[in-house]
Amino acid sequence: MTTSKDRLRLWLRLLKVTRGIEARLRDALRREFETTLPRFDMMAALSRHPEGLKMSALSGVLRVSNGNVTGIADRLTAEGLAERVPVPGDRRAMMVRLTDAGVAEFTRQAQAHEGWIDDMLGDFSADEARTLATRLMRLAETQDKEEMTNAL
Amino acid sequence: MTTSKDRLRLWLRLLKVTRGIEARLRDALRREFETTLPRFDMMAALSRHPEGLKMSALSGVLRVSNGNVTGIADRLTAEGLAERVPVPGDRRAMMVRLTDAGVAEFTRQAQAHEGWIDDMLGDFSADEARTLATRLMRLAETQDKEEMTNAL
DNA sequence: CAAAAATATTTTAGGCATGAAGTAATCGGC
DNA sequence: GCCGATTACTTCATGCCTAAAATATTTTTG
Repeated sequence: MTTSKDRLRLWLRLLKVTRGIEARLRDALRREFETTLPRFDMMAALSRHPEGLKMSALSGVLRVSNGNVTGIADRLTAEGLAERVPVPGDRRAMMVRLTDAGVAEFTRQAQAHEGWIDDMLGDFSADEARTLATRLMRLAETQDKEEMTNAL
Repeated sequence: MTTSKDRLRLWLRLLKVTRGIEARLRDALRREFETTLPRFDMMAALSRHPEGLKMSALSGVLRVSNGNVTGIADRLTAEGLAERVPVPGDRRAMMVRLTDAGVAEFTRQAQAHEGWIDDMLGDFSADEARTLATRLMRLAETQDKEEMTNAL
């Protein structure tokens, strides 16, 4: 009967926990590496694509707006961690990729990041973590499906 | 052995799901009510305290910075949804509370909000929602405890 | 092929977020 | 009763974020 209240409560908890972890990550990234979560996310995406990603692809992967990607890429580039490379055959497009310095820096950051997460989610056993991750994936898939439907 | 990888994966899923739902909420709030998630959050907090909240209390409840609260309260006030009331006996402090119009508007928004969440979390049964919410609460408590420790 | 449509990116305007600095009022100890 | 410390709030500088407009370059189409 009051299922919707239970779901609402679940959502509020989900939000609280996620925001809490995000806030701690932000702090740690700032303290230890003088960087931010958006920069880290972009570098993570780029590190999974050593050949580079087009701006629009990056926008899609990170699920943030085009304009936003421009700004973050600008800052990473200014710091020498990423670079823009023209795409042969399409003068509109730009590839972004990590520089060697960017790869080195991200390697350090990613290692620390994994440790922090491990600490913060410490009271989930490996099993529990896997089960919950699977459950959440199912939810994410439902979401994506609806998104697709809406886009028609 | 690779428990940390499982936890990392759990975190990435948690983040993806939460951000996805947040993005949809943002859209819906914008489309249906010309408002934003931060405004909604503040109104929700105020609606739980009809007598009003001091700026600093609001900052604590919403877990955002003082300066941030100032801006959002400014905008709600400009729209006639909230008002600042001086605190008798302390000329530094200000109470913020919903106006009648604010209460009426929030009532409509909250109802829609509950419906959206119910849709988005539709594939959790009431039971499943309760179980997961409980599990997340335990995690949130551990977090708060650590925060306390760090503050010493 | 030229005009129109589509694509890739940047720019712009406005809101949200932080930490730090600034302003004003209150409190505590003497 | 005064003065330094604390408290409450706002302002500032900077970055993140979005949607929408602008720019530049393909691609499509009549």
